[in-house]
Amino acid sequence: MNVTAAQKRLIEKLGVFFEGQGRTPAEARIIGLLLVADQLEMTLEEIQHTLGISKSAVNNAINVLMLTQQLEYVTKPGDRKKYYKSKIEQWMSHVEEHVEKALEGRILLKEALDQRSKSTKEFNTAMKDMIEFMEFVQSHHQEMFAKWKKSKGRS
Amino acid sequence: MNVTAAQKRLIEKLGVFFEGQGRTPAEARIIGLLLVADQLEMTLEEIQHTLGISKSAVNNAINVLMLTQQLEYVTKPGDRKKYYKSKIEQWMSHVEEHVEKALEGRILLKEALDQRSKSTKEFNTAMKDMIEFMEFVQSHHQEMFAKWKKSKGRS
DNA sequence: TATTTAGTTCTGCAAATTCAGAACCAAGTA
DNA sequence: TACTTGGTTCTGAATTTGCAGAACTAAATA
Repeated sequence: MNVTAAQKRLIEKLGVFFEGQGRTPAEARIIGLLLVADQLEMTLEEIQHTLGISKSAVNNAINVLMLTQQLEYVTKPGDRKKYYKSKIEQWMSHVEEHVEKALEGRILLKEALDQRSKSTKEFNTAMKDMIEFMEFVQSHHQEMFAKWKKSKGRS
Repeated sequence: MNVTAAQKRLIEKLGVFFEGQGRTPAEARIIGLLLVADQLEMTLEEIQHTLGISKSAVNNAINVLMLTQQLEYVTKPGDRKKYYKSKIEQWMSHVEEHVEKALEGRILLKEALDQRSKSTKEFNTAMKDMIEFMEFVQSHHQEMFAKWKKSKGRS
């Protein structure tokens, strides 16, 4: 057995969370597995049997996760298998993307505000305030990420 | 006609965006309509005909959006109709929730880290770094939101 | 050349989502 | 009391999603 019962429960919890982030159930559980399991690198077959999902589902999920930079694989000499592992260093950019996406609406909101009749003054002002705050949060955010990246680049 | 062709296009763009935020197509377009239209308050029937979706779909969507505090309605004396409008002042808390949700994974990641074998040192350190940064971003966010709320409370 | 192995692709089903349309209810109005 | 009106609820149909299972490919091995 690759993972304990407790680990399986945690994988499910992580699974539910990542589903909420827009991943499919299979993708979500694979991410969870590779965060929780002691074994950092696993083959398609190992993932399949540990999670109890089909080969095709694992294969599709893995490929999506590689396209989105959440997984990578390593190989071993004289071994055709691929050993998949979580690309954890890349994770920060996913968090970044997610926060970014939450704030991205400000662009469309601005477009909406720009075309509004000037007569609904109170409403327009409320909209403007919100857009400005979103811009403020957004720029702070960029700053924080930039700082973090720089500190990592040096250390 | 309640909205122009250009406004309809913008409503669709907003619709796609809000679908990405987890709303249904009908919900997403109603939010968009009430952000774009000059007329700030609209009845169920007006919404129905402007967007070209069924009464039941509008009704269901409206009720969901009221539960999630994105819409409210006002009434007029001697008029049974409800006039729905965007609860724009409440919008900031939605942005807040969204950002919060993006950062919420840190709690589960911490749980995952805590149960990891100590032997995968490098991986564990990378995980820890990320969790710490997410905590840092999170506290900054809270601070920013708190400040904004306070400034709005006063002004 | 036949067989095994790792991974990929295709087909179709099962579940979930979303909505239209119809029936319905409750509060007024004629 | 019957009719209208605003809103609600129910049912079923159309999509969409996600995956299992089988067929398949390509490389390595016997």
